[in-house]
Amino acid sequence: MKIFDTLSVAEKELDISDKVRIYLCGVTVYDDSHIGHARTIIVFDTLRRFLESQGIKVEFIQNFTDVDDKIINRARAENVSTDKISSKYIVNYFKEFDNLNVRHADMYPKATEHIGDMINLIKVLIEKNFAYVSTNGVYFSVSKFHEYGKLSKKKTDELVSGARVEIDETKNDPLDFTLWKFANEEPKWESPWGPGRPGWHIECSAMSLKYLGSNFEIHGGGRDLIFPHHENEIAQSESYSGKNFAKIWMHVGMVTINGEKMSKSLGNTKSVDHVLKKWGANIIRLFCLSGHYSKPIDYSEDLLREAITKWRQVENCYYELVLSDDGSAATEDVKLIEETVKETKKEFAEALNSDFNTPLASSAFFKLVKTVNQIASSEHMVSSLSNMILPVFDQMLDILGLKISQVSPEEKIKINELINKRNLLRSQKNFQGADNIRKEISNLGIVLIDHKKKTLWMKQERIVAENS
RNA sequence: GGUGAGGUGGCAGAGCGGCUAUGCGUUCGCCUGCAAAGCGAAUCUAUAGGGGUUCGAAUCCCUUCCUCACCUCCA
Repeated sequence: MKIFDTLSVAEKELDISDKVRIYLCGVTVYDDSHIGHARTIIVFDTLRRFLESQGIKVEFIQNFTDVDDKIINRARAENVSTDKISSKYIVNYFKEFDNLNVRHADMYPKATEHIGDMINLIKVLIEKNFAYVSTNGVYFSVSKFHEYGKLSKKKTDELVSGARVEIDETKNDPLDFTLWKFANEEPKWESPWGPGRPGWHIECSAMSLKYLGSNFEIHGGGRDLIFPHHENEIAQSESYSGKNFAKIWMHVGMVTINGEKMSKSLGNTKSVDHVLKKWGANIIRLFCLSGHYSKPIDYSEDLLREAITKWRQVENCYYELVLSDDGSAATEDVKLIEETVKETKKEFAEALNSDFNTPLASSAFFKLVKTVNQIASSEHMVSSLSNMILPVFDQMLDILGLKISQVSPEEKIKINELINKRNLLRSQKNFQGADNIRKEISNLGIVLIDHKKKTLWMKQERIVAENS
């Protein structure tokens, strides 16, 4: 599989000789997550699902930043402990992302549980003369790391002249960044240099080095983390280990709204909670995967509505497959299906293997859906065909992280009873009665499909936004 | 100002030297008792502008214009 690497500015072959180790920069738990966070996490969740579907072992780690000025500010504003804030938003995180059908990472390390690792790392950096102690804290000396800027393609002298760098008298160089910040108020930890708390960047270096080693396969995050966060991580980690850090740097594009980046500071966010209630996980996932991961994607209700239309086709397809009658198929249909299944599988995998092209992969998937619906519409769908399709269909659905609404066995019995009753009324030309039953069934979330020879049903996911 | 990514039909979105995906939308039709869902057909004669290179360019080169992101915390 090839993935575009931000560092080398080229597609790079993913090393799958052993397991694929992935470190994803997670969220800072000080507020609700929004769909921008969701996109990045969904992309990596889908990547992980795809790799595993290919029989590749994946070790996937995603951190929580649970010590940070934003958390502290929030805690002060609400007059509670920082711990209370971070644990609240971690609980929320899992609630929301479980609902988004995001599989759990192998580990969710927290910054506060790795203070010792960070201190050790900083110690080595000081010993190696890459860091120094000042009156405010411990700083990384950017000028000592000669490759600084290699990820973000920034020149250090240009960075200095860029006026936005904070002037701080206690630093040797304006570009130097904090490894350890002295503090006398909570949250604080003891360190060889004095009580305080870690800087943001050192967290991810410490945790990724600890769990994935000094040279792992993929380090990911949103594009906005390239500078300074990932640049600084590289400086710290490579100065510490003397080795190259991540083999591939994979960055996910921003979610925009009206063409503008969605962010807390601009106040134009759509929270995961909100979009989940309104659109549901399947629509959100389809939306997030509808564009190439590296490009920005614009949040719009029209596009989400389009995703609903597609999702309805998938549901239709699924129930046509699952409820097909026994029977043997015409040889031409068998041939067509054999061919389509083979092609779809190939196209799907090829698209994802080529820099994780999810829009291309999903178009392959929708071609399969279309073919199934074509055959179903000509009343040729039988179990011998659907049995050929279902395994592939299910697998692709699973890779995309989509889930079809199911019905219980009891509901199934009830649905079939009602259908039989309705068909009897129809044969008696009691259409009023038949329509009443149809209404009753639709209240169960079931839509009827009248074919020539039989009546099929499908469970439709309830999507709040659809009727508004 | 610097750096990076882009500008493809009404919209979304692939393709990245020759065969112009795919989906949504719109219109009409089929199916139906009527619907719904689905299917079919039609429609849109798309590659930001201008130069080149080439037998041939959306795809390569030059140039102009425009958009976004990063350069401060940010997924």
